[in-house]
Amino acid sequence: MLDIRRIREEPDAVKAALATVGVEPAEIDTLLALDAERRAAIHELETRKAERGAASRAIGALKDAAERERAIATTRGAGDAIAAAEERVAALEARFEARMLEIPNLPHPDVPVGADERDNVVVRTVGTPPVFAFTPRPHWELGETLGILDFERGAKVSGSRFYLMRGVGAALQRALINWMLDLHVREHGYSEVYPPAMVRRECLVGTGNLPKFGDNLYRDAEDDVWFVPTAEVPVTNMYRDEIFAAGVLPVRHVAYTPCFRREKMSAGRDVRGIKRGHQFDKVEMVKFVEPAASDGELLRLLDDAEDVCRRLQIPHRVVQMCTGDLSFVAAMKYDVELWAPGCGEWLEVSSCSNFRDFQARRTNIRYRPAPRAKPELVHTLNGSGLALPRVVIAVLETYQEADGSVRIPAVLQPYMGGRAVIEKSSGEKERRS
RNA sequence: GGAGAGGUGGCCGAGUGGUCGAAGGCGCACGCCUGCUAAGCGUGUGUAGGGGUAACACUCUACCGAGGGUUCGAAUCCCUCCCUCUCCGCCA
Repeated sequence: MLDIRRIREEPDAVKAALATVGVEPAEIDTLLALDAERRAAIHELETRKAERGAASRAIGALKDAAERERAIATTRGAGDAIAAAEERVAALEARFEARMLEIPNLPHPDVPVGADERDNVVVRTVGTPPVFAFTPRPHWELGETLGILDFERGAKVSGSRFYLMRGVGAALQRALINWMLDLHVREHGYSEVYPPAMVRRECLVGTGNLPKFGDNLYRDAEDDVWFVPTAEVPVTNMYRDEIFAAGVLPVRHVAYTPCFRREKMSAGRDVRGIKRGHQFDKVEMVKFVEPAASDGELLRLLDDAEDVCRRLQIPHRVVQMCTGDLSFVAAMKYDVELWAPGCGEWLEVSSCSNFRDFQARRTNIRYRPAPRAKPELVHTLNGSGLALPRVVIAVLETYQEADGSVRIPAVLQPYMGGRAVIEKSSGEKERRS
């Protein structure tokens, strides 16, 4: 959510900035008109309440019963005007709030202006794609041959876009989770959190998934609890309505959760393999920082994500999103993409964003700049570190051998009981007849 | 799921219809005192939104888990919901 005061004070600058992310200037004019109407209504209501308050206090001081009765009788009508004013305020507040929640974040001034993903900027490419003496195979072939990915049974059990991981494949994923968590905790200064994977509605409003993007989410209708699309949601909302004491920021958390996404918008896209499922695992980094630190923290966050790629020794590149391709909540965003030689594409494995005070305003997360200073909104940031299935894809396709076996990256071997290779029949043992 | 008890300021805790944003205590901040430490004394100590000011001052409104209701007036009375705790049941 944007600061309404800022919109009031510099409407032209806000309109210009929002135009680059596709918001019509007229929308801001509508909002400002609504804001003026709302404030006038609030003023009216408060005036009425002040009058009634004074009258009521006077009644309290009256000793004479008859006088008292007379005063009560004359004040009796005041409630009607207040009720009418209250109704008006509530209606205007609701409309105002609804609009505010649907306005995207302002892009950071340093973000390149552009219309869509074609204007994104490749910031750097690290490492060289491996050269194979044979045609590298895509992970769905490798996975099925090795018996570690089972698409047929995944669909049987849960439907399309679900799969099973088996044997050493399942162990590989588990090793990645543990290794990445340890890396971020031990080397990058994060503290680990294991949050709920189901949250209340207001958490999703807080991070910006609602009200606009509800059709990408699963929920339990009976209790109105929602399955998280990312650990960002519970971890950010941990501190909802809280004020960090002076000196405790930055707070950096890393969390592993399963993530659930309906993927309605991507119907028909990426249907092969494990690139895009309704359920996937992810290790997520979330930061709460002082505003002056957030630009630098974004670069550190990005480097922490890239470090995972470097240590896996898989080539990656960093892409900066242009204004037109920023997410609803992000002021600045970098994607980290791993090279997958089998399917021949760069896979988005992390998205590192600085939200500045946008989520903090929605979740009411603040800090005190100094011990007795007024609370101010924190800046929040987050980034994947990394998204699991796509890392598994990159590992399988990068480390494959001509015979279809796959070597295990050195950093993961200690997490897999010293195993160095995934061979055929590492997963499925039993055969149907 | 059943029965019961609760949710008040950073914390503890009073407050059952009237000037209560809320006693008292702790904590904290500043000042005084003190040869050091401790103790002591004094003052102050919420958030948000309006009005007001050059800026202060000042002032209004809201907030005692949340939302409704009763009333001239609600932390206090009524209703609904949420959360916590205890016991029982059930389970991992």
